Amino acid sequence: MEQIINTLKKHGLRITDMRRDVLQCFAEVDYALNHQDLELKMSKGFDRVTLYRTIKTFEEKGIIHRIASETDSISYALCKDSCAENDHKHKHVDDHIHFTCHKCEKTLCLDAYHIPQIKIPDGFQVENIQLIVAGLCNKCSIHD
Amino acid sequence: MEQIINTLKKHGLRITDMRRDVLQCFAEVDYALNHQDLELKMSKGFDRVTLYRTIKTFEEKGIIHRIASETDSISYALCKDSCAENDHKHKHVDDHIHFTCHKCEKTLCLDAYHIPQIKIPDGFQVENIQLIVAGLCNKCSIHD
DNA sequence: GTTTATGCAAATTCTTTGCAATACT
DNA sequence: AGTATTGCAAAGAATTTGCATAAAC
Repeated sequence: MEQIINTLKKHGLRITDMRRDVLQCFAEVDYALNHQDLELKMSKGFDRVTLYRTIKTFEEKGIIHRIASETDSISYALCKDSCAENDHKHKHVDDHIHFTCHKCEKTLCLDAYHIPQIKIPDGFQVENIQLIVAGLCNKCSIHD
Repeated sequence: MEQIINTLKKHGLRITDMRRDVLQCFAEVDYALNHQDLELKMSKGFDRVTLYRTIKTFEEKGIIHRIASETDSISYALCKDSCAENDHKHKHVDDHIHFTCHKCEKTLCLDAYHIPQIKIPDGFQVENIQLIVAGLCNKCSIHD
């Protein structure tokens, strides 16, 4: 909670219920959440539009980052400190691998597993790399 | 054209205008197309609903594969033969890198560039890997 | 002649915008 | 007090479903 307020302050955002709740949602889980996941986790009575705006703000400030996945459109996860340095024109740098489970449908950040060096054709400029592995996560692969 | 008809036949699909047109669109470009791209490329007068169904069918049959990207939702590209072997329960296997350009916003299949070997934590089962590099493509990086 | 695919209407769901009321600092 | 954020209404897109018609085999 202390943590959450600090995060907001650090990025120059006012402390509001919605923002606290959303950050709380992310703090409670170890996987990425999409818009719908957040709606379901939120205490009911919240406003959908505000949620859209909150997500957008967090993304712009570098508090959360997008994770693309083939299955469920776009989901989000908290950024590590290393990536949230720059308030204006935040450019997210992900160096870890994401894993999407086909069974529980959760997307995890494998923070300890880094994206290897890769080759790209001449003339291409790399700004950002995403590596998404899909399959069965450690929990789901047991019952298989 | 011959090619297109063969593709449809090979997957047990009837030859229709819509299907021919959609495959034609993919054949004409060397980058991935999303739903909206296809709408714009299609000869006008087509039906949006049928396009949804066509994309879905092609995906199920393994004629096209999804490419996730943070920016534009989901796009599609033609599968190589190697990946379209299995009609029922098609499981797409991509071994090449995808590149999304931030300027022209196109997503390319870098067929000649393969995803390197990666490490995953114990207990996770890998079924599929996507590596998406974003930045400036060879054409757009020139004017920069 | 059968079966599959299409086109249309309509229902749902998702996302964005504008603006007045409210809450934060 | 001054500014940022919210909540609501409403508009605009995107996506899905059902069903009768038309096209493919």
